[in-house]
Amino acid sequence: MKPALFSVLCEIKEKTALSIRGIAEEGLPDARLMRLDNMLLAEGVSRPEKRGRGAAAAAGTATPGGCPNGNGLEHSDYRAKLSQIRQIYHSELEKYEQACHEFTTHVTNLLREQSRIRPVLPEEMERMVGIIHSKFSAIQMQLKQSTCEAVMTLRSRLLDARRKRRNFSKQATEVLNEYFYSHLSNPYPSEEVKQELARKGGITVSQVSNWFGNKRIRYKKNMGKFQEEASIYTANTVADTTEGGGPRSQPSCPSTPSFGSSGHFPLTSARDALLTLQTLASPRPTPGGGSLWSQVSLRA
DNA sequence: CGTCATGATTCTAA
DNA sequence: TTAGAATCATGACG
Repeated sequence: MKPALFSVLCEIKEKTALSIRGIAEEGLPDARLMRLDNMLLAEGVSRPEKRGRGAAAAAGTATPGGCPNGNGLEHSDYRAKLSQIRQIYHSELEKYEQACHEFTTHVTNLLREQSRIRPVLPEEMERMVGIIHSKFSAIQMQLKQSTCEAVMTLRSRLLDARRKRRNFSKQATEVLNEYFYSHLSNPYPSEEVKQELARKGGITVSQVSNWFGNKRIRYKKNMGKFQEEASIYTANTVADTTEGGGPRSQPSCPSTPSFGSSGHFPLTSARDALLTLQTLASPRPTPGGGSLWSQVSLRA
């Protein structure tokens, strides 16, 4: 009885001939999928969780307390979110793959079981598996797409926040100006000094670097504009930075610059020029010691 | 609003 | 890598 039924089914099947229709219905998404994959790879979302600690350390240049600069603060936030996205992405991906596998084996078993009472060609099994896989890969692509979107919005937010500018505190500008005008002949603070200034001003080292970069160029460009400021700070000099917490030195332009206690000279223009001459006379080994800046400084 | 000051970024050259 | 220069973009101020 059973064999007879089986053969009848075979016959019917041959007649209906629901041959293998085109599987090539999904050739289009390939390019898109590739694009998404490339982007995820480029964005570091893909495969490995390799945390490039080396790059961060190199950029921060020995700032042990973490968050090397303001930008770094936002950047670390960015990285944290990116890592979160990556985590979600991978867990979802894994989930899908597992589900796909389970479903495939389930269907395969089902077909195998059915093959005892109805004819099931191996191609059909393969086709079923193929269909399942394509369905799941479609889902995966959706996941990749949304991941890409998330990364993009995250990135654009970072870009937007990048140029946010907040004026420094009075304290910070005070500290920076003090150093600048006290070292007018060579306003290139070392890394250690930068860190110190950053600490005193409550800003970051890179902000200090930015400030000195801007200050040098702008001072050089229009020295007349800075005369007043210069006189304030040069007159006051480094009076004493030993004021501990709040060196809110009042620049009331004292005619008698009390110097001596801290071993610092009040750097007037004349003395500054002298120093410059000295630097020019005996060029120090420090690179960029007495170049353009010194010459310009001389003209002051 | 327009304008200037100013912190941050980008580009180039050494 | 860094400094210098140009430029961008925001904040303060009138």
